[in-house]
Amino acid sequence: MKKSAPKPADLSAKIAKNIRDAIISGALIVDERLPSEADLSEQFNVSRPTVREALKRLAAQSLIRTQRGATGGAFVNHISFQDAYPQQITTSTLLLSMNDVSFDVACEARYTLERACAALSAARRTADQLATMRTEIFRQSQPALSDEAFCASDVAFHRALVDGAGNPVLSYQLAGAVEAMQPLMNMITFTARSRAAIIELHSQIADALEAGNASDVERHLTELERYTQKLAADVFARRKTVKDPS
Amino acid sequence: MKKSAPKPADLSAKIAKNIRDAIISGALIVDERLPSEADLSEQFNVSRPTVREALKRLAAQSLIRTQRGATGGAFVNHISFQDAYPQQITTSTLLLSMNDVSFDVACEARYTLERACAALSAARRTADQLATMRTEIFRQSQPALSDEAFCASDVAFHRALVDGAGNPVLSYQLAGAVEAMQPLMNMITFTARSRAAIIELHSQIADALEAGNASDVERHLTELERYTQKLAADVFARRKTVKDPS
DNA sequence: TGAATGCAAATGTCAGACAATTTAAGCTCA
DNA sequence: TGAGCTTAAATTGTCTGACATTTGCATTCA
Repeated sequence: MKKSAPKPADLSAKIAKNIRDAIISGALIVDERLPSEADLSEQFNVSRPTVREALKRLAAQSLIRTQRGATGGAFVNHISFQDAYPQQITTSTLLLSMNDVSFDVACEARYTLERACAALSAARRTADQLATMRTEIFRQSQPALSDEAFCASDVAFHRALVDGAGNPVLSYQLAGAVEAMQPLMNMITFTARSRAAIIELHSQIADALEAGNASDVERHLTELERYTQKLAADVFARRKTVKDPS
Repeated sequence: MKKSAPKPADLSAKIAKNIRDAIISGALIVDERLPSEADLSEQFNVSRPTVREALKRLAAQSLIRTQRGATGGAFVNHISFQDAYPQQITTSTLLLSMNDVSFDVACEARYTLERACAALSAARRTADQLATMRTEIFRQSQPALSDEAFCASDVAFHRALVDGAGNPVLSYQLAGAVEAMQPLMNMITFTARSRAAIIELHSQIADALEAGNASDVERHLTELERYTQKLAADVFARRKTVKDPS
């Protein structure tokens, strides 16, 4: 049986796959130096530019880093969760914007994942993470804050909540869901009234976390989800009215 | 204030960032054709190989695709969730293997996220997804199955569960967590006895999903998590004994 | 000893050429 | 006219060779 799409891959793609597999399988370990571009071009029987294109592909995925100079070369990268965040967020954001994901679906995913962290976070959040949440709540209460800054602070609040679960794998997976929502959230105009309601819910969430009350955290998160969806629905309804004034 | 590491980026990295930003900001829309490599090298005042390295970087992130021929060129890619899975999984797998994430932490993240899907999946799973789960359960009951194949079937079962939530954003985020666990799971040797226990739990989960009983799904998932961690703990204890026979 | 210098190795960049592929226009012939 | 073939043009893929730049190390000289 043929594969569905056995495209005759470019040489640089083949070489990149070859090296990538070696890294994933563990044949090449972290900080190990790859052969020089000249050596690789000999090994794979291709020219140096082709090898370079392959290496750039891997560099784009943060699988390798390159260094110039006598002892330079390409080295297998140690990928930290910190390093992987931006790429995860970029991809998630593009996925949302390119796939006609409705606000409600994205919102549901985000709050479903956040609620999953509630119990862990209630049990484990550090004093520092709680302080971060309180700080963000205070920032949100400043009337001079722009809508974008309000959204950014909202994201910071929720990331502190997620980080409170003390599980880096969870934090990483959720970073995509939380941050990717920001462009969608930025479409909402936050009135003084709606800001007050959100801040109130944030405070209740922080209080419940401080008290270690997981079910209260989940409950308030659900209320926040409903309120956010209501705000979004209002925005879309108003837009439709303006665009299509029957 | 200086940035922490304002590395003098390579030209190809700069050009890639330039084009990437244009795509993310929406200046370049899906399926739009980029200028030819020759045009780009003129615009950016660099040579063609340099432009090509930049384009390969973008291709590695699935941001563009290239096509040869008269009407060919580089086109902005439509990134589907399907396309993004492999990269998400590769990155997640590497993150786990390179960051000394313990089995328990990864396992906790995975089952926490899966439990989050339980309620939605109990309400929305299609008959098709339920059938997939039953099929995988049957496959798992074949004694001739290798440990690797058993793990792969386990992953397929859990992905069907997650997909049952009917939220593509959730499915995408969880794919990383579920699939990235597989190399860790492969370290476990599944005895006939442990296989039976897992299959029993899988059946209970499928039954609860069929009945639309969310809390039962969550409960059985928690049992499965505990059992998995116990199996892993046994493996590690045995290894330690062999390695370090005091 | 220690600092300056030069060398060697490696990546970064450039220029030009040819190969391969694909489309579309043009041409031939029934 | 219309179908089929041929050719040309555009574009990416690859190669060759060269030079620039950066960096570590050995060497040399005060």
